[in-house]
Amino acid sequence: MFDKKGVDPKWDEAELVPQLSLDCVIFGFNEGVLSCLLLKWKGTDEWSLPGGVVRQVESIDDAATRVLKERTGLDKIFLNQFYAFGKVKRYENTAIRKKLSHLVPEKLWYDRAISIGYYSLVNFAAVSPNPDELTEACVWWDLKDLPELLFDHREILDKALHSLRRELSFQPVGFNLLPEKFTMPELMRLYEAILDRKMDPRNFQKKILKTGILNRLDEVKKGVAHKSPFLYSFDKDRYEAVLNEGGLFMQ
Amino acid sequence: MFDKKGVDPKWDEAELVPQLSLDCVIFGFNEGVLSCLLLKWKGTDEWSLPGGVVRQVESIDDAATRVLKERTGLDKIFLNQFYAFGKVKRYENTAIRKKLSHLVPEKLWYDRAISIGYYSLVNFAAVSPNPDELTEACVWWDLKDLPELLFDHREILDKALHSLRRELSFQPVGFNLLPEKFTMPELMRLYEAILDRKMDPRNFQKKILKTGILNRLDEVKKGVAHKSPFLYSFDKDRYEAVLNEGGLFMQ
DNA sequence: TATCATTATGTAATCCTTACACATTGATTT
DNA sequence: AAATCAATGTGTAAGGATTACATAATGATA
Repeated sequence: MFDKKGVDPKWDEAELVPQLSLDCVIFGFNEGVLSCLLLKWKGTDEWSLPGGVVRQVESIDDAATRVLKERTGLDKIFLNQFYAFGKVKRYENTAIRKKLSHLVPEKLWYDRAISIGYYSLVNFAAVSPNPDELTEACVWWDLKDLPELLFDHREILDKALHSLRRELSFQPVGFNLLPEKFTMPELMRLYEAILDRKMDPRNFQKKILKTGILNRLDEVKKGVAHKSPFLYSFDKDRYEAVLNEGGLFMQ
Repeated sequence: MFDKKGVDPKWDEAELVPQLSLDCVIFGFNEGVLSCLLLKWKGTDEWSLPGGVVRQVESIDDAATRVLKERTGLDKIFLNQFYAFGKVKRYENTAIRKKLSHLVPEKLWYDRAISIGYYSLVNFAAVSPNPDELTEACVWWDLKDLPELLFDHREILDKALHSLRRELSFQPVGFNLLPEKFTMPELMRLYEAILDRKMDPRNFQKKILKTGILNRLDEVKKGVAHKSPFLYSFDKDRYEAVLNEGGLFMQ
């Protein structure tokens, strides 16, 4: 979006791939609510997706991994490239530059940048959100109640969600959003949140168990009101095997 | 892949987005065979995908459309962005530079380029393939019998095919590969070629007709040996309506 | 006129999906 | 201590979709 030269002195312009940026849609799930991490720009009420630039010595995947690590503290997380945004004018330049003029000097803006979109699925409880040098807050926002976003970030977010929904039809990516042990209702609520529709618990359980990628543990979740639910874990080996045989589907 | 400055004098370096290229996998279908267009580099036996660079004044989609137009003569064709390739070293530089040294001066190579991959589906019969200024031939290659490809183009091609197969599960994109009027066996052979497996003609017909996106015409294909097959056309309006209602699936 | 390759078509069995309701649990309230 | 409450766990029947499978019709060619 802009040239980091001068903003962060450890990065010389020559070390960066020019006119290329990336934006990350970081999804988290907690108490039945699907959220994503957004950054609040210093001294404004403006919000945007976490993003970054690509260094000459790192792949775009590595750059996305680095941004994720910087914002969430996590590495080894699920990360998926979903689209490259390459319109000539991806947002109304002058109004946004004016809003952010106290943070980004006019001469540091690129006239144009291509942005690679990544989405990430993270275990909500494991994240400690960190703003970057231009922002004062990094917080979870319920996808059902998002603020206006800067640039074309709303479009990017919508496309990420669309890609996630589609991906969920082919692969059980949702497991990245849950702790290691989870209950069947938790998993179902996750699917409900991502796909934005109600499901039937009996049918959901039948379908997801039939894939064979879950292990029911000899434990129940204690300390909850009401009947104690069984705990399950995701069987990664079994999943790999199933994927190679042609895949799982969950519409 | 390389800086066009000096190669094509009508493009000044400053007019191009630096270190960004795009590669196009152009699929065609003819007589039961799925093919793609490849370029043969002048004075070599080296083949690559058609590609290009992005001008500062055009979107990446426009750049891809332009490349398609230049190679096939077609516009208004189906074009789908499927992935951005962004490793630091996307191919073994020195060997390839040596092979192409008579065409591309050493100093014009970028050390690194990010490439956006597009695939396109075109009506085989409508295409007149044209090589570019660095290549001497632009020809259809059967996907079952491809030559070695330069750079990381084999990986790009494989990923394009994978994306196409997945897309075919959600949308009847295959119609872009056929003439306006086509027979049911032609359509089935297309699906067989893309998905690389045999299908049953009775079941295929049932399934594809149930989507409601085909019109059976009051015509049969004449002049063919054997029983004259009915002609069908693709109902674009009906297709749009069905898509908005949640889609078609064809596994 | 016979041959041949190709097209067009229906039915039964199986599998998958959907719809649907109630007993159990364990914390909380009275 | 008992009653309440909200959430969990579970099975079956109907309908829909998928699969498997074989033969008659056609029209060019030999």
